[in-house]
Amino acid sequence: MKNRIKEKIKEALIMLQIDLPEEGVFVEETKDISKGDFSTNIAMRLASVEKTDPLILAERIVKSLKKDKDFKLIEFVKPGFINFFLSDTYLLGEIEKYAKLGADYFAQNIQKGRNIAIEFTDANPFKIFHIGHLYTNAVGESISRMQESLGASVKRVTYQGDVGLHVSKTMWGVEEQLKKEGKNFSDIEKLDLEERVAWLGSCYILGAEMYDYSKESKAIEEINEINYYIYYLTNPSLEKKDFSKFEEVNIKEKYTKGRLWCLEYFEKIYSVLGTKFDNYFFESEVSEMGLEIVKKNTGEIFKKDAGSVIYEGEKEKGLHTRVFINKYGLPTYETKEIGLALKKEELLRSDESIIITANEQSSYFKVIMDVLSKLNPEIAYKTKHFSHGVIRLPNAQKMSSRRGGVISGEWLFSETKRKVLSIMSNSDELEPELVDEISDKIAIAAIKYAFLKVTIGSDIVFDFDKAISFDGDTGPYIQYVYARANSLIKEFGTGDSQNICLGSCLANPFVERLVRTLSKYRVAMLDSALTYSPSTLCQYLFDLSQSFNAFYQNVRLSEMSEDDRGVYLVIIRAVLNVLQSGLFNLGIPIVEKM
RNA sequence: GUACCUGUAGCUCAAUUGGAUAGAGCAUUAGUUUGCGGAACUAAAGGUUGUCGGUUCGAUUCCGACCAGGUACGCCA
Repeated sequence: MKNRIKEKIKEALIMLQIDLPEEGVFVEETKDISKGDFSTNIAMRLASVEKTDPLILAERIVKSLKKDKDFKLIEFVKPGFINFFLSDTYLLGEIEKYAKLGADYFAQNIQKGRNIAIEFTDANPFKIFHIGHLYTNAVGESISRMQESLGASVKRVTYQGDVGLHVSKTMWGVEEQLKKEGKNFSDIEKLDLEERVAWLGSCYILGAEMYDYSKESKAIEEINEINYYIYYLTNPSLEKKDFSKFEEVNIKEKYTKGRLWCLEYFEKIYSVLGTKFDNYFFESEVSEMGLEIVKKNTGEIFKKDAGSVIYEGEKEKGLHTRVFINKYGLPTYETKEIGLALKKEELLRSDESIIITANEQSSYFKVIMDVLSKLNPEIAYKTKHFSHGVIRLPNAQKMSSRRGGVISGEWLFSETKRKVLSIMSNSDELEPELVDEISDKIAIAAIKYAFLKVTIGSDIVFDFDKAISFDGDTGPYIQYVYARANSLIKEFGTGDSQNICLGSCLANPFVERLVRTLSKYRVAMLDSALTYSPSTLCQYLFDLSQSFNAFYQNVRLSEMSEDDRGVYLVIIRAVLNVLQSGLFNLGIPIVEKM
């Protein structure tokens, strides 16, 4: 429709013998329905060139527009805007397609045939899965789904740090903790999965405490040795040393088992969140590849410096100098990241590669991209790094997994679910066997929506009580609308046989508002997907939900004739289809009842 | 110190990328129900968009300076 309006304007300008500006005609959806469905500022932009009053020019353009039955009004107004109002017939016809075609009509095959790899979540085994991971997961899953709904073929990728200092700190902590508790590793193995993972987390904190805060030199030395040993296990090119003291206590076995526990635990979380990854990459698998290419290019791109290998970023481009191979000959995060990029290319050969992380890493990623553009320009060209803000607590402290003080994803979920259950218990009588499933879905909606409604990039101040409240602009509010609309259809039927175009229902302002909002879904969805911003879609769905609730409160289906009701049922069907599609694209589950 | 990000109502966030009277939610206040699901609806009140200047028909948006906060800056990830 936007393009049609653009064409119409262009025709009018030709008739008026006015050159159209280089940038073309801008047509936008209006934010306020009193100003029509679309508007253009073309008259104001041309006024200075044409040296006339914008309002007069707007009038001349409007008068030169060809007649079009799909608009009921085209007006020119105050400073010089031209507003387009869609006709009732057009709007209702659109709603009928929403109702009857649903998902088929929402699919917009703009990205058809395009392969996109999207990397997100990136949780590290041996470290806590905190609410930051929950956030990245929500963003990544939503962006993935939106790209898919545009027709792209998406590979969901996650990259997990199973080697590195955090691992050796944990393994060091494991030995200490076992001694302290007077237990054997086999005692730990008997615990539940959650307990085992939590136990490993406490070992990490112990190791990190010694390494980073107490800075006890013996512990530091041991942890560094363990680190080398674990790297050695997966990197055959590293020089062998005397590992007998680690072999005696079987660190390899403990590491292997612990790693698997964490992965199994993560998998449980992903399944609750509704993410299914296609590819899992591990630092242990990419480090060899990274080391190889960095070594090969040392002297050219990289530089030896005090026993390590570094990359000197150009200051003018605002790039930092970073260490790629440390003085022990081990690859750092940087080198592994390069290895990862190459490995991804080898396996996936995607047209576009998106990486989603917190924005603490953005200056680091600039360096990586710079290095990559020298090593392999093609990969660098198609790789995009999106960064989102961090989750902050209200007292403005950053969460650190080293010192505790982090909120785990699991804790947030169970607390939210508890609150959901307390609200559910004082309302309707739902079948008990459904309560658990439904409360899961509502909790997920509350959490994900709280994260997704904020523009990606700015920090989220995480106020627990607000995040899990269900009033107003929240996930459960939108789910509630779905459940309400669903119960109307259950009560009165689907209205399938109805020809909606017979209706004159738009005279009612509540209906008009609902229908106009409804008709904007495809545009909102496209906008949200193309700008990779789920928040746009959140706002749209909330707006739609408000329109629906107002409609619901003011239009009573039970008090009208069969024919009139039929028209409304088509509209309600359309609302259901949009909510279903929209929530799906956010990665938020729907519920039939709640 | 250097670079990047942020600053909008009491709080949490929007604002279609330079457009119309800066919009929502929460909290506050006043209403709505013998009624299809009240996790609801209708209103009111709340603003010098951090400050000062500049660019133009028009600035929350662009430019400059300053103020405040955050993040990153060679062997963590």
